[in-house]
Amino acid sequence: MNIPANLPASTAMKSTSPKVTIEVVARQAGVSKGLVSFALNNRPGVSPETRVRILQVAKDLGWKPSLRARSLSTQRSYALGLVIARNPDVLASDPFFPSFIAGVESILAPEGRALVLSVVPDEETELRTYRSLVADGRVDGVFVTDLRLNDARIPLLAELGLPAVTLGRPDGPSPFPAVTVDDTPGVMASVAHLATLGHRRIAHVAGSSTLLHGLRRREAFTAALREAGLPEGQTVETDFSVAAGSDATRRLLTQDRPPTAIVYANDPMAIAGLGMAHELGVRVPDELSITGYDDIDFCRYVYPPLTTVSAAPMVWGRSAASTLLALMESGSADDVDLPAARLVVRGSTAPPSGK
Amino acid sequence: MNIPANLPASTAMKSTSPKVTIEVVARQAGVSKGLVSFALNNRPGVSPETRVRILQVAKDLGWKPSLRARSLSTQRSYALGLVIARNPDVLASDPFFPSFIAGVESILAPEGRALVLSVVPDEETELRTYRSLVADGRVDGVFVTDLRLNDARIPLLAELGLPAVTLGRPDGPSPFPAVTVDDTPGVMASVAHLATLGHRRIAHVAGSSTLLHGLRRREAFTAALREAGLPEGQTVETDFSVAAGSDATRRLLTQDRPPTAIVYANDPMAIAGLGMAHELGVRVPDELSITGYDDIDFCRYVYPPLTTVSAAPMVWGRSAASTLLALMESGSADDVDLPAARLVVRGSTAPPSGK
DNA sequence: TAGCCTCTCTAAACCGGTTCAGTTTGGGTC
DNA sequence: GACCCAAACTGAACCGGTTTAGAGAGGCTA
Repeated sequence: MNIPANLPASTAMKSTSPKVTIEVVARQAGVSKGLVSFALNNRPGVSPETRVRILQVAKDLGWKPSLRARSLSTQRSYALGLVIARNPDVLASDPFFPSFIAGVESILAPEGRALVLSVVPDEETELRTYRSLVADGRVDGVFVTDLRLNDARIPLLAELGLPAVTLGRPDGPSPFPAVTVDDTPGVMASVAHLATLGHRRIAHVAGSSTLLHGLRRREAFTAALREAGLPEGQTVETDFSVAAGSDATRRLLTQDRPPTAIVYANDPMAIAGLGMAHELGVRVPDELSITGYDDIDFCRYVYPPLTTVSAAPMVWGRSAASTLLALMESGSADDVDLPAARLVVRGSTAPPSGK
Repeated sequence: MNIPANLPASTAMKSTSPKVTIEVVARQAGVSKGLVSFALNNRPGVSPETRVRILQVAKDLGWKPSLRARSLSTQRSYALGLVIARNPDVLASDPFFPSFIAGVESILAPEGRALVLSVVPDEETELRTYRSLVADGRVDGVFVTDLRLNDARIPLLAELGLPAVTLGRPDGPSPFPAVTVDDTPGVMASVAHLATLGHRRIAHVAGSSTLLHGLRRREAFTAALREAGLPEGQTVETDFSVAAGSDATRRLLTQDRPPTAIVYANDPMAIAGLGMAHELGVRVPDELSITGYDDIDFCRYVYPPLTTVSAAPMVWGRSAASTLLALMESGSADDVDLPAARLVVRGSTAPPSGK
């Protein structure tokens, strides 16, 4: 009843790949662990020849330092975090994040950094999530998106000592670098475009004004009207969702003197508005002009194609990632101002009808 | 020129929060590190009273075991991975992932697990990414989405020994549990619905047939036509993108005898198709009926609202996450078949016009 | 030739947990 | 009272890196 006595043989077979650690490399190169570590992280104190020899041995053995071990001793995780607190509906219809993340990844991957993503239902959970990301040491830094008025995350992250980059400039003081795309010119251009076409009753379907970009776009809208010498326009505040965009549009169009043009704070709402106009028998662009914001893929393919403001979330992602890495590297990083989004004129805008 | 001699005092002030490790807890509770570890992971070999005392001390001291240290000794990361290889355009217009991820998170977060996300541009990078996630020990398991014909990821993950869950059943053998939503009934129902309305020339704008769900929907379409006793229908293969959906629609509608109904393999393409129909002056649903697949938020708000098949990516995410956790826990998990997606009839389908 | 400095390198501690071999304690059996 | 055994617990090794104090060797100065 002998258990195979030759078991060791099979074990021996595996001896081609016993885990190769820094210890093995050191022994093989005839030096100490510490020196291998020095050579790897090219720090001074290793003679050139020895350094070359160590690196060669490491390469020959196919050694990759263990991220886990390194994490424990350096107290860093080599990962960055993104916490998204959004109503699932809004999140789903807004292509901002997929593109933004693709941009972020394009920078992180070559650096061997990973992205830890959290999608949470509300702000309270959001703050808890940041705390636990830090407590667990899951990430070395985070992206702060969807800035809010008087954002509680700024002081929290400052308190936690977690490096961060904000997308856009917060309204209050912030110790973190901001990577910003100015919303104003795009909205201004939209309004100016409509004014030039001859519109005088222009309404705005705004996003949530607790969100800074919602607020900024709204302010830009108001300012643009003033600048164009037009009367104050109607503004309906929403939560940026498709459903809200649709409702707001119905509300605007079923009034006595409906607007001849509507400026939407994002594309999904504009597309929903387009649908609602159709439903109400209001022809676009003949009886109603519509502009969106973001230039999501759909814009080109709805009918009529949507005049909108072209943002570049992927570029934003790249820039934010670079900035965050720089911040962690050197302890400080400059604000970055990306080129403002530009108006793209398509078929959904035209001069107002005679009336 | 004395440097403040009372510096130690300020140090003393900080003594309220010197990092509390398992060592500190052990000393405070008057036991060894090992025993604290046992108590924490409630394993046998600790007397009830001692266990309670240890846990109490841990709580009083606010001790949270270090994820990093634990990772090093257990060789696990307590994180799961999701690698998405998609053309950025397709990714951006498809709300599947945001919803799916929200579902996944709702399971992972309470378990203290994190999600590591990678978005990569192509399949080659995708495979490399899986390898490096494993090499770095970033994740303990992964989700495999967008299954392809003869998917190279299955053997790779098997070889790497990384636990995985596939979304849908692969075409070849797979050692991994599959969480599946059957595409067939939804497509069948769409076709049956159109046939019942009286349509006889029904076309299909299919997704990429290298993607299993693209292929399955296409097969279901063909089978459904046969079952309804209708002649073979036209099928145009695309890459699931909005642009391709638009092109395919133009191709179909500008023929001599265009179809009276089009079944799209996903909603974004259907919405693009709707736009193209408008552009070509083809009235929907009077002259052309349209169905989509997924029931994304937009469907309800375009005009006419889109008849589509309602999938539930959030539920899928929850189920996939649970299955993956179970697999890692117990070493095996059963396949899960989620309720098939159901047809939702809205305004984009109607009996064909007289002609 | 002693003294000193610099450069290269080693040994050991450290990060903070888990795990396992082995010791102590107490109760039960004969 | 001797023996055995299980339960409770300890101490040390271990995971695989980084970091630091200090040892040795060699060159330069006086």
